[in-house]
Amino acid sequence: MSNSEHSCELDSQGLCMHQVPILNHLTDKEMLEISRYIESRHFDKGEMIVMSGDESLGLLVINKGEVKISKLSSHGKEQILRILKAGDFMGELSLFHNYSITSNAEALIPTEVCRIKRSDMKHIINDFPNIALKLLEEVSERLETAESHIEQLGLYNVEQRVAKVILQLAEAKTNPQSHSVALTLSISKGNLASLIGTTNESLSRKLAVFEDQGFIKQTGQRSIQILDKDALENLSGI
Amino acid sequence: MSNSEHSCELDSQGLCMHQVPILNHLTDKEMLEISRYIESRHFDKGEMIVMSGDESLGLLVINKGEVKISKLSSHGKEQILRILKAGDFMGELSLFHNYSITSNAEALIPTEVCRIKRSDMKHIINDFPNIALKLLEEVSERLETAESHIEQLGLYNVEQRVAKVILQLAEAKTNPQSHSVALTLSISKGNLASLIGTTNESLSRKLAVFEDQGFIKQTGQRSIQILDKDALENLSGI
DNA sequence: CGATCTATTGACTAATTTCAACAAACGTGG
DNA sequence: CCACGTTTGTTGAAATTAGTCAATAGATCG
Repeated sequence: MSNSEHSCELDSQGLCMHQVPILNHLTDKEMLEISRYIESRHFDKGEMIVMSGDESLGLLVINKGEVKISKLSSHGKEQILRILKAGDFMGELSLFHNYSITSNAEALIPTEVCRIKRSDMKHIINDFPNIALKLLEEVSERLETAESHIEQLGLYNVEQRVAKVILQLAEAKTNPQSHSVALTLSISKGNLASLIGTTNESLSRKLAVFEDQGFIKQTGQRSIQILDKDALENLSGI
Repeated sequence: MSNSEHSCELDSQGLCMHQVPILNHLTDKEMLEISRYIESRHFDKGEMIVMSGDESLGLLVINKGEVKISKLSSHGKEQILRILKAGDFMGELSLFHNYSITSNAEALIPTEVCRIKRSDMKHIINDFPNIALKLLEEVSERLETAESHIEQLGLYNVEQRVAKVILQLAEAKTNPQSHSVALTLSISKGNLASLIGTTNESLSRKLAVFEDQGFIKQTGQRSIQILDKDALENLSGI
């Protein structure tokens, strides 16, 4: 429990807000004005930032690190909703209602979180109405992503979802002409399984099948090389 | 194809915007100013309002009727994302990008849709910044619903999802002390199955099991009486 | 009243999970 | 830097769950 609370002063790159898309379109002067509302907190790997059932803390913006947002069933099975990286936020609903948090947020690596209290956020939006638009853009995009997650879970089987998620992870670093892309998982295979709504065992088996068929090559625990992108695309249900 | 286009004039209850939560906090004068941007269109039952791949049309607000938003797999399986009722909207992403629509929208009953073009919407938000906040509230709530949909699909089996969805449908009309609630499905059982990510047959079987066990009683095609709410809650994975 | 759409049921098959045992990789402290 | 304990990942066999196909029944609508 080594997290410490302090106001959001200059960090190594200047104001922490520079990392935050919903705020970094402001002028330095405006940022300075807002910065007094923000407090920052550190979480070690494995620490829970919030848990389902907690009182809402306001808007939480990831300044640095990586955060797993998930739901747990009563039998302990986990469904990951998304992985937050620097600049992402959570708790937008706290702007409108006093509600209890419905998901768990866990730091996957050492993480800095900026917090803006509900009442302060209202002032900020009042002074800078463009922030509401930025929030709307982000939330709309997350909704689009969430709906595509529903699509994946509802329409495709495990094999198709595994193929799809590998392709998505590779997408960022894909070089169009090459069919061979190496990717390093930023989360464990266990977490990857939970993201696509299956078990470790099923994921492991499907990856083994893909490897047998020559579609991928696995090295160590977290490195996957895509050898036949077309084959995976066909499987994933184009 | 009997849909006709006309500007959003007075309908039976006055300006169509009165039905629309994102707009109905405005004064009559403000509404009048906005109304010139809005055009309204009618769709018969079964007509497609938009289809995946279409160019975005701007913000579409349901004025009257019911709309099914869904995704289709390449093999024709359907996943319903949500059912829109009067006051709900779609196409919020069109405020930010020129994008192609990623879902299908079909009128389930005769439906009136108001359309505000992307560029006009930008003017409107500029003149009435509170609309951005209203949109943000709505989209944030939809995201919450979408994430709970992901949870259902990822963590619970068909039996649990069936129990849960019946309880949800009943919730609106639940009378706390009575354990017996009658509900009438506003969608077909086929659509209900597609909403919870299963097949007609599996839904039908699970409902039959619940009926055998005395948890529910089905009458006709669309009426379900809940006889033992507790039993369903236990099943659904509290 | 008949045609069409919607729902149910049975038998079978396929997909996925579960449980259990094992193996590999990781990181911590000596 | 190595050894050991812990975590993470893999594999097999069995059990369960859900989906498919096909036939039938029931509603609904013009």
